[in-house]
Amino acid sequence: MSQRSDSSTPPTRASDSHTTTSGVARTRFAPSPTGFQHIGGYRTALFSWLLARHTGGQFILRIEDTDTERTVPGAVDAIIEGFKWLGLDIDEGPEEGGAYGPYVQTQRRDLYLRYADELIAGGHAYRCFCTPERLQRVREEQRARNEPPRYDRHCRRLTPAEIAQRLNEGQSYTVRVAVPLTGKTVVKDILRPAEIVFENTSLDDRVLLKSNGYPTYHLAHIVDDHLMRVTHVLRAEEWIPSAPLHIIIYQALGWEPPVFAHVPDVLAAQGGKKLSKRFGALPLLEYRDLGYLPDAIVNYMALLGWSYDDKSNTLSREQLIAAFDLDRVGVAPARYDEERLLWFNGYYIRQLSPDALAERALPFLERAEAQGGLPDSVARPLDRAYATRVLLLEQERMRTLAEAPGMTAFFFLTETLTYEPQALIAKHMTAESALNGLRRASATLAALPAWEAAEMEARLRELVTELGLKPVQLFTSMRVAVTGRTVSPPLFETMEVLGRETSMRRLDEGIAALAAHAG
RNA sequence: GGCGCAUUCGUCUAGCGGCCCAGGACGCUGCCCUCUCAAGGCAGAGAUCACGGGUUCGAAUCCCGUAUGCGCUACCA
Repeated sequence: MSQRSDSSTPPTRASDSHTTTSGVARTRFAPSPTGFQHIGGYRTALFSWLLARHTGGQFILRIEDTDTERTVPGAVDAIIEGFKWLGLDIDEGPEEGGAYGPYVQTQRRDLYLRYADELIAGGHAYRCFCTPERLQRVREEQRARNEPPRYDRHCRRLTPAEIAQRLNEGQSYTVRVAVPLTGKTVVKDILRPAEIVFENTSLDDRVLLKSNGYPTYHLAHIVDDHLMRVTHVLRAEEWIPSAPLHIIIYQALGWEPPVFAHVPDVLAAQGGKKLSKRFGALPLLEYRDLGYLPDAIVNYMALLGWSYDDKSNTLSREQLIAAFDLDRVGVAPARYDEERLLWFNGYYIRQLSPDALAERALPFLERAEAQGGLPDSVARPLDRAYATRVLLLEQERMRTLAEAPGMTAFFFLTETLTYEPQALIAKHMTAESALNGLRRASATLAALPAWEAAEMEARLRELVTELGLKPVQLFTSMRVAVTGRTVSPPLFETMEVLGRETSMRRLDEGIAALAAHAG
């Protein structure tokens, strides 16, 4: 494995975990339960999971719910359900527990308080008694002067006596990090060759502990990642600007930072914006209802920003785990492309065994008509053996499971099909010749001893020759009569599955419809 | 405004100084197969490697600048 060996190798570390794949990686996905997670979020989670699995490490799920105002009930369950559906197993998390729990931040308050105190004691943080009103006023003034809006560090200059007095008065306060006033902070991102250097003077004394006693992301994730022994932090690139702040806090606490990998955004299909709830993103679980397969989603997501080589396209989960390497994660944003996802989905549907196909598609057939299922006139539950044979005929034509009902309805309908008479007449045929062809075909099939596709085809092709037609002419008329559609799986296999009785009845109904039309 | 990240076919990408007048995949076009539609096979169109300067015998690959896009700029994450 290639290593990023250059002068930017971080300070001393016992192991060489700053290289991409040597060593066991403990990774985490740390969403905040403020809404649904979409492909973009799960793509980052997938990379983390893949890295953990590739190195034989652990994958942790941690819920960052410190913004209690924005927490949405049910969001955690949905996030976890998404992981289950995708088949990304979690080693430590709210449901699994683990040696470094709890894995929900609101249950770890005392920890953050303790480290906030430690930072204050060390002079790396300070209490800020400023009111929201003052802060806003300061920002507005700065903006008016065309200055970057930053906290003016008013409370950083408070004397011990002043602080004691305000504390005594019971004034509420936040805790802010005391960013070094000079120097630079270097952020190392393993995905990017160059160090990212920030002037400390450009940094803000961000709030670490809110006045309600909950930590902000900046404090909480650092405490957690360190205590949970996380080795690699994969997160969205929007975190790069605050990364120097995090480095400063790690240093203040005397902790070795983990390896950072800021992964590129996934962009919405339309416009150049980041995929988000507002721009083109669907909740992941929505894809389940739309008939997508987890394997397809995983394969598709893996290739958004990561690649294996110059030709591999479809990779199984096992191959993904074996091949995944941070070295091959790119840095340019990738656009969400539904056509490509659809292709992957069709591919994975085609790979399904008959049993697996039935297992996955049956729920789509059986759900209510209003939900996209088969017409309500079709009795549920479906005969599984019959449904499986039907599904097999349409398998290579489906791009999503949700397409199954529309494609297979004619296999299940018991009522008489409605025909577009004109459709029963193939190209370069007249109503008379079409009618004659159908009648002869009906008679030929009626005389068949066994209802078997190969036999039907042999006899019917003889008939085609005898009538001086082209196969497409007779078979098109028959297809419309038997299926009610101009597009269907191969005619003879379709009739075989449909059965003698139904096939013959529809043929006759088609003949009747055409006869009525021809007058 | 400030700070930061990014920039190869429409899209996802390969490429880490000569193998590239740039390879693969999706999509698109045509042909083959063929009872329709798919699937499959084959072929093709499609990228002045954002632009401009360098460095080098040689640059998509290294350096600098410009442009454009995106992100951050909350007691949200």
